[in-house]
Amino acid sequence: AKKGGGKRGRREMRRIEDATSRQVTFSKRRSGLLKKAFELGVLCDAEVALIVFSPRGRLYEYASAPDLQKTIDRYLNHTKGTSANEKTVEQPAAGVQMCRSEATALKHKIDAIEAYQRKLSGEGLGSCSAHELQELELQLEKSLSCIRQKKQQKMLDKILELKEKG
Amino acid sequence: AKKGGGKRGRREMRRIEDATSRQVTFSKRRSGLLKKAFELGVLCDAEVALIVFSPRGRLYEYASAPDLQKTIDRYLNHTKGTSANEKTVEQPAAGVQMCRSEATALKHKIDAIEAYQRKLSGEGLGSCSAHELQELELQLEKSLSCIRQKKQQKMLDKILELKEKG
DNA sequence: AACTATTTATAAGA
DNA sequence: TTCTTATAAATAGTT
Repeated sequence: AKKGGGKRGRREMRRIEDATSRQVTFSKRRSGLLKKAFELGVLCDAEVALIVFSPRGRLYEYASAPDLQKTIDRYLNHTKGTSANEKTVEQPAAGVQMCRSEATALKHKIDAIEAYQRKLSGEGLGSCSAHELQELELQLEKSLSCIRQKKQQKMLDKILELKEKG
Repeated sequence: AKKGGGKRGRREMRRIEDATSRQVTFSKRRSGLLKKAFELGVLCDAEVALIVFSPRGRLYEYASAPDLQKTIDRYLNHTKGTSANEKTVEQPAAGVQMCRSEATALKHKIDAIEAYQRKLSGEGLGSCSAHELQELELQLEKSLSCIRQKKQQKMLDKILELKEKG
């Protein structure tokens, strides 16, 4: 995996000492890993779940299933049967877990909606394909048309109102 | 000099239909993903956990921590504390209640976001004041401007790319 | 499993 | 953080 060569693109496989460099590498590799996880799920129809905690304790997660909790549950069920040292399965917490799973799903839904809203607001377009940009443009033109029509109607209403008065 | 100008190294980002090919790709990419996860953990001193189920239900896992369960626990504790992050040993009933109110709050948030998004899409404008309509129009004009700029940039990029090739 | 042509990821630098 | 570029890695299709 490593040979001598250029100065770039090679890195000793041990903890990066420089904090700034470590942070930058973390950010880049984290997004790379997320992408790879996504691709494995799509291409191979696999269920993938990924949890990453940064050194400073920040959480990043990905799940090909609608809910990471679902994959965790599947994992726990799977290991429950095969593991020699069975963990105590927390039955009392089942209700909390189900509820938490719902909350997680809702959060993901919010993330998705907000991402689209940013695009409708002209931000975060970097990840858009040409086709997506085209779709957005059409949608926005339609929206503008509706709004202008509504404005015009409001104005007409006001004019009529004034005419009646005087 | 080039030998054989095949179309290697490129793949449509959707489920691979051929079962053999899908299996091979799964095996290759799974090990690639595992390696990346390992490297992120080592280089950046991060805590990484990865769960993969093959289409046939076989489990593959990786954890930088000594125990995947540890990372799952940390994940559960972390997501739990989004609205209240006290270290109280929670009682099941209280936990469910807290979780429910969180879910309710999230649903309300979703309602609000979706209402605004409908307006941005030119729907549900009946309740808008003249001033609100004006704000929406300005926002949409700004969005359109951003998107057209992005489109133009994409086209220029493509032209440059074609020039380099031909 | 091993072999390469290509595509991706990414380390530095700006 | 984002962009650019040189280089290392990953990997799709073959053998």
